[in-house]
This record gives sequence, C-alpha cells and structure tokens, in this order.
Amino acid sequence: MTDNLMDKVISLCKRRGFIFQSSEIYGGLSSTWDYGPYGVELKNNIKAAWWRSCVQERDDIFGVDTAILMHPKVWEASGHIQNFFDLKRDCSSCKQWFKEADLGGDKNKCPECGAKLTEGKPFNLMFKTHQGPVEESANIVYLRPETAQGMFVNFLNILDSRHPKLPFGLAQIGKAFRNEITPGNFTFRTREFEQMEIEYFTYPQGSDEMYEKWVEERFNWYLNLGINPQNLRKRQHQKDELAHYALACTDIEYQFPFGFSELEGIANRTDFDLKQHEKFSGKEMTYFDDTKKEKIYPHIIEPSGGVDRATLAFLMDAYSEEKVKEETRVLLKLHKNLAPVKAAVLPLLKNRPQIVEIAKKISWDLKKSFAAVYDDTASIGKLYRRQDEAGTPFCVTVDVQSLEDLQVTVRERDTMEQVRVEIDNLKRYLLEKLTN
RNA sequence: GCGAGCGUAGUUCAAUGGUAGAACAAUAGCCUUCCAAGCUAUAUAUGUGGGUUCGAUUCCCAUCGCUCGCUCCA
Repeated sequence: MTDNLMDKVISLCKRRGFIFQSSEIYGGLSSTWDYGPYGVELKNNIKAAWWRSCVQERDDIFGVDTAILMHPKVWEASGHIQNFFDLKRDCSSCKQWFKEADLGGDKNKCPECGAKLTEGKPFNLMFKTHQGPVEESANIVYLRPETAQGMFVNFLNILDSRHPKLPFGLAQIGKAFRNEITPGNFTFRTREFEQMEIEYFTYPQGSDEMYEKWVEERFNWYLNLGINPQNLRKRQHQKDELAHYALACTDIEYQFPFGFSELEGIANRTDFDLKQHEKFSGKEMTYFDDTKKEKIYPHIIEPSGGVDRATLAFLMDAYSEEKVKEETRVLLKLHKNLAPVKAAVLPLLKNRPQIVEIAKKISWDLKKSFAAVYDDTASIGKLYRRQDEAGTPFCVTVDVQSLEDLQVTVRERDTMEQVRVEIDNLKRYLLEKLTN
C-alpha cells in the first residue's frame, strides 16, 4: 500500500468530494486543485486547530490577515527580486537548463557537456500583474510569494497598537503564489498555495533556544492531531542549503509515497528582515527595551507551514483499508477535531416515516453543536461505508426499537463497535467523546 | 520551460473506417430489524480543431490538457 496509495487517495478525494482537479470540464489546469465539500471542512478544521494552538491558546501571538498585493519595494527588501528573476538557458544536447547567473565565464556554453546553450529567456518565479486597469509597467505588482513579508512590514503597527513585550509573535494564514518550476505530486507542490506562518520576535540572546523550542512545539502539533510518529521526522538543514536570510533551519517532513518531504520549515531568520526593511523603507525597525533602556533589533523565529501539504499529509496518514468478510473497508482515520463531519444520523429503514422523522430531528439538534448530517440514500451498510470514507467518527442509527425505548445505536468508525444511547443523552454522550 | 509517455461514462476496462459496450459507482422506486444484499427503472463517455474519406472515436496534422523526470523548498 505504498506505490498506489497516492492514486487511492486521489481517487477517494474525487469520489467523496474532498479535492477536484481545477477547471476539470475544460481539461484541467496544471497544478491547480479545488477543495470540495468535505475538503474545505477538513482544511478549515486544520487551519482552526493551528489558529487555536498558535494564537488563541497563547497570549504572546497576535493574528493578522495581510494583503496579497504589496508595495514592489517589499520584494526588493526581501531579496526576492534578486533571487526569483533570472535568464534561463537550455542545453539542446544534454537537456539540462541553467540560470544565467549561475553560469561561469562563457554564458553560451553548457557547463555539463560543452554544447551551445539557447538564448537566455526571462525566467521569473513571481506572479506578476497590474494594479489598476491600465497596463503600464509603472503599475506592476506581484502576488506575494510568501505571507511572511506582510507580518514584517506590520511590525511597527503592532508595537504602536498593542505594545507587546518581547518575545511576541504574529501569525497569519493566507495564500501565496510561486511560478514553481516543477509542480506536481497532487496538492503537494502547486503554484497557488496556502501558508500558515508565525513570525516570532525574540531577544537576539537565546534565539537558538527559542528556535529549538519552536521546532519541538510544531513537531508535536502534528503528532497531537494523530500523525503516525513513524511517518514524521525533523531534518536540520546543512549550512550550504540554508536560505540567504537563515542562520538555521529545520524541516518537519512527512513520509509521502514519493519520499520524506517538507510540511513545515522552522527558520531562525535573525534580524535580517527588520534590517532590510529599515534599509529600504527608511523607518527604524527596532524594539525599545524598557528595562535596559535600549533599542534592539529582535531576531525572528519563523515556523512556516503549508496548509495544503498538511491537509494532504493528514489525508494520506488517515487512509486505511481493512478486510471485512470478503470486502475491503476503506476508511479515513482522521482525528476527531479534523473530521469534516462529526456524526451522521441514519434511519435503519427509510420507509418508516416515524423512524425518518426521529432521525431528522436528531440531526437538526446535533447540528446546533457540531457538524452533523442526515442521510438515507442507501442501505445501512452502504451508508456506514460512505461515512467511513469521509472519516466521520460516529454514526447514529435510529431503528424500530428506538420508537419503543427512545434509544439509538452509536457506531464508532475505527472499531465498528455499537452501543445503545438514550436519545436524551445523545448529544452529551457525543460531545464528551468529541472533546475529551 | 525542456524531454518522454498518455487522452473512450464518475472509476476500471472493452470495441469498431459504418447504431460506442460491460462491471463497479451514481440516481429514483420497491423491499429490507445494523455493516457495500436483492429486484425494477434511469442518467452519464470517444478533450478540441482541421485534413483524408460517402462515412473518422479509429488514419494523418495541429492544438489543449494530463502523467512522469529536471535546480524550487510551504
């Protein structure tokens, strides 16, 4: 179950309404995906779990939601203009290609095989568009290639409006865009993607410890939401693979069918960003330490995760197959906090109006407290299997006996075990199970 | 962007220079006292454009798209 696990998950995602190919009726568009009814619930639950853990359950991190379009100077200060633009030259002989800036003395000669290279073609990893309806070069703006800069440029606003004491952080969930050279592996690498990032400002002294603390904190977040520890690892970057701004970086990697790949990077960005923005904006990007009566440039620890990558990892990790008699039962063992639907209410017999009525009534009551659905479009066995594939942790079944004893059957997803619960106690029973 | 491969129902597969089939999935109904049961009915496909031809899903060309590989890193 490794080679075709990806295919099985992609197939389930389409069949059950988690993820669809974007623009599919037109043949699809490379590297773009749409989240369907269950997918958006799963993704929202992941973002909510992150927000709760990183913002709401802390008193030192503030949430923000900054604009995708930013002043072009931002990308000069960040280094993206230098690093994301180049000329690309192809070798027609050995089929490799090169950035012109990386080539040595002779820009026309392939460093691998010595053959002649093609003319340089403009090569740009940032999406470009125009602000305003008139397309003039003066109006060019970029879609942000990372959400981080939106937080750096608001550093002074946060100091002025919230007066936080170091260490403190900003958190943001939002879309970013990169013209990736090699998109692929389903939703793993796409050109439009969603990030969940923290910029944590801390004292320069002890920033190493703070960085280590965040690596642990973020690693445990995935484990607490049910990721199999064997599929998760940390990988510290070697000095030569560090980005230009980073002093240290650790990736949290998940074991996908295509290998261990990055879900989140935790970087120590030092004071690089604040100093860059000070240089380009002319504004002093410092924090005033009241006890020492001095201005300092805080260092920044950046835990930066991919929402779509996390969603894919949780899906892959939850996918299970079990033999039941001669059949294969497919289920998503999603953590209860992430499951798109918490409980499905099902009538055992849909041609008995009283049973249907009670089931619908129960579902309406449960909906007030958590995501619940009613379904009667198939036999009970098939309904259970559909909910298994959606990752629904509990099914509630109303049968003939319910009319007499006012009890229903609660069936648990992973064990398929069933218990009788009084209708009056049902919500309390499920809430207990869902929140413990 | 470059190279290779591939385009037939939702999915997996057939077939044919002359009305495009099946299985599973889906929908509706009947039936059914708990794990993809049964019966009946229904809907759904040759990516797009052009050429050859009396006739093209099939042959040819182009295009669009997908998959895989390549330096990216959420």
